[in-house]
Amino acid sequence: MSLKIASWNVNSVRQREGLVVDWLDRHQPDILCLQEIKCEEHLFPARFAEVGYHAVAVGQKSYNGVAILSRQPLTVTNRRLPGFAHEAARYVEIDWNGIIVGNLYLPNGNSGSAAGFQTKLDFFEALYGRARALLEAERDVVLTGDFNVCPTDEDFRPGALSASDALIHPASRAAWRRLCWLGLTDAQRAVQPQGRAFTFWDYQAGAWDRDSGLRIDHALLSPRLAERLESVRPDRDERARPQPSDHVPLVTTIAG
DNA sequence: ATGCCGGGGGCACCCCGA
Repeated sequence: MSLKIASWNVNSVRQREGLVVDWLDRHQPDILCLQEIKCEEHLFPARFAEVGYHAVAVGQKSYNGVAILSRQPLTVTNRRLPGFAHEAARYVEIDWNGIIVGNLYLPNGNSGSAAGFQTKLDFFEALYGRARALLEAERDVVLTGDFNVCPTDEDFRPGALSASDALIHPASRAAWRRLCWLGLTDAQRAVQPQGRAFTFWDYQAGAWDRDSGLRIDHALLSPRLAERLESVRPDRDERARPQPSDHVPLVTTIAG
């Protein structure tokens, strides 16, 4: 069975409801993973159901929040990342026809000083544990979402970040590599080994107009799914629309 | 060194984002 799965940090699902409905209508993914919904579950828009998508939302007031939309009824396997003790709504996981799909919003790590950065590393550690358990059980796995890490220097426009930014901190990158070295494939780099594939442009300082972007939204695939990988693409067109999110959808297709 | 933009909470600015 083929799978078209997208990940999109929408920076408030209530502000972006119309854009999301329009995008679903035009792209018809099997699954859309949302991050930064920025609302509690009871405020999550009902309109996605009206256009044929089942939804699971894990939210909180003001900050964070993740959700998964699916054309098929949802089988939720986790509403929190096992091993991550913090309350923040940053992870939701489903079983889609035998494929485990983990939708994550990794802490940025720039706020809250040393403790804030440690929370980022704590999330990575818990994600490593979850991925290892799933891979040891030989499960098919997609981990997708906003990882808040630029894996290499090709993944941000020079000048877009300071050298001390948590998105390019050596410890953040080491945690990303350790996760990949479990045997997960960075889908974007499998189809495009080099060059820019930005998924985020800041609202400030004309970042979009200057193409001063970052690649921080990713899809990691377990070995059998990596073999079936067909395409990966950030949908840059969405960044040019009125009142856009600062992130664009990352669309991954896996052959049947 | 700071604001540049934008969302949420809530009604004055402040926190957070990347």
